[in-house]
Amino acid sequence: MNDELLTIRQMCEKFGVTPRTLRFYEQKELLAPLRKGQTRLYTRRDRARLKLVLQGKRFSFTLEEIRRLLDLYHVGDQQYTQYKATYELALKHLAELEAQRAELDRAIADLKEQLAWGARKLAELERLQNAGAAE
Amino acid sequence: MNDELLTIRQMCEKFGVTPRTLRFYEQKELLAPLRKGQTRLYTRRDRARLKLVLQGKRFSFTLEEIRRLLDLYHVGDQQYTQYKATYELALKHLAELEAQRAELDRAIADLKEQLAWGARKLAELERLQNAGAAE
DNA sequence: AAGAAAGTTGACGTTTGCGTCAAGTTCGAC
DNA sequence: GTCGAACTTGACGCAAACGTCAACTTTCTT
Repeated sequence: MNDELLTIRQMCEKFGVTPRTLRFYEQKELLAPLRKGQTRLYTRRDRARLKLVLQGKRFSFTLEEIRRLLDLYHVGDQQYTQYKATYELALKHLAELEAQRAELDRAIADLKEQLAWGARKLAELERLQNAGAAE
Repeated sequence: MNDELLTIRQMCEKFGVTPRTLRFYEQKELLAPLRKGQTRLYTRRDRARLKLVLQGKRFSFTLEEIRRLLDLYHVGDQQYTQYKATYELALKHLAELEAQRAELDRAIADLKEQLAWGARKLAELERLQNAGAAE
């Protein structure tokens, strides 16, 4: 029941992506749907992989990195070293994400400060504005 | 003393950017240095504007947005409405930055969870590895 | 059987912020 | 006067992740 084949449209709805995206991912070797004639048919495996791809994107992995990770996941042999590599890549990414967050925090703090300043100036201008209108 | 004119190189060193960047900004109408013959000469005003540009970039404003903001700052007339527009654009941006941060936080949390799972699996694989080597 | 709906490939376009030549001018130094 | 350093414009390149045609073929519906 869980291994029905989905057409490209069905995939798109299920995952909220466009056909172009799926074909693009296929070209990048992230997916490898079956073919019935011309038509692509997506298997349970493709769905699992696409799910991982979309997750990876949330973590700001590039598609190329995701491809390498997916390749690692399913080779089966020498699991240890390869899994470890995957794990460490993810760790590195985590560090980057946290650095990004820190920088973002700084930017937000600075911008807020500027805005406080701006709000005061704005109030001042508003007074002048009203004074002018009152004459 | 503060109104000396800087050459492009001096500007680059002062702000840590490349000549290409300064010319690019000029093309985008973010800067408007004087000319002495062919050579660009950057005024105090240019330095102030560049400083704002670089700040704006930290806040993830695009160069185009920054240009609009800079234009607003220096028109002089009808300060109130224009300053208000600037202020509100900045507020909007702040909201976006905070949304970004929230999403980033979620991504970090999720990735950490995955990593915890991964660490367990890794430990398991390591046991198998050692067991295999021990025979 | 005929038309519509869905699928296909291929190729070029978009966005942002510069990098990287290439080829030419100008300037001060010696 | 001539060399080299610094400056100039112009144009193309790049990276990522698709969007957007165009021109077909296939498949479903009636």
